[in-house]
Amino acid sequence: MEDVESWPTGRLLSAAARMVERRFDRFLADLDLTHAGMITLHHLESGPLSQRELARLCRVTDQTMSRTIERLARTGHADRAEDTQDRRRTLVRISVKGTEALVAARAEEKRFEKDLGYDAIRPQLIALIRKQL
Amino acid sequence: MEDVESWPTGRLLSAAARMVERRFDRFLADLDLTHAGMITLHHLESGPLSQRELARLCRVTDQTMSRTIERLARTGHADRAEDTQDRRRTLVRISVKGTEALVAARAEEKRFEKDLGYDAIRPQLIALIRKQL
DNA sequence: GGCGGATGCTCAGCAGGCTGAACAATGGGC
DNA sequence: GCCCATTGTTCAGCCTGCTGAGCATCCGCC
Repeated sequence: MEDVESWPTGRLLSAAARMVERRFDRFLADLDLTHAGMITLHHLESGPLSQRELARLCRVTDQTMSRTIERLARTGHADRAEDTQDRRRTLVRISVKGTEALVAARAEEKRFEKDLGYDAIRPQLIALIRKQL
Repeated sequence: MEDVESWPTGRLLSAAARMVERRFDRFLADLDLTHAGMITLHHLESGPLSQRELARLCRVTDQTMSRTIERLARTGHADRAEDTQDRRRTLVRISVKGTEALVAARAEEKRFEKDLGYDAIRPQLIALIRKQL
């Protein structure tokens, strides 16, 4: 009925990503969290980081990260502190609420991956990302 | 250096999709076209369609499609016509400029896929999309 | 003929990508 | 010590997702 077969690979990728993300967001909404926020919290787990460092790790621009953090701060999942060494810099820290949400989200993510069983794609996706277009 | 290996599959998918899309957008910008626009034009090739039908085929909401078409009309890649049968409906048609852009974009897409050679992912992506979460 | 639900589209508002530009703080070189 | 390039963040603006609401048209049924 729909010629998914004939879609170019780029479109298949976006469609699949959007589908999975949309599905997962339904759960995250209960935690007052978004996909982008969850990824950011993940990187904050092992200690405070500057926004730039976070952006690099999450693979988004500084500007996008700025807004994501603004949202995390608003919802109380993280907070910002001035870096006393370098006053240009902001240190972002995960909060208790943030840690709890992250744990819950990760558990759900595990269940989700198990249910879907799409592990077979992983190696190819990793290889693709490593190509660093 | 970056533990891509440990990312959950959902994140791998989004990251890969964004990477490919960003790369392809660099080319599309020269055609005054976007990824969403190109997909829409693709479905218009075989004849005019209503916005709702287009949205279904492109797998986006009616609202998103409304804006995409607005943009395509603004750039002259498509135009809207009233459906005389049903005045609620708008018939969207691809223009000559649209057809030309589509042909060019598709050619580039082919080259791109060849260069990257990520065909191996296709079957799994198709299977995933078919699951219709 | 007229009412009410279904259908097709748009508006408003939020989130998250991106680019380009502005702005403050830092720090190296003269 | 001062100037200027670099660095870290933010603002503005655009595009594309989404949801929730609103509005016009259509159509079936009484």
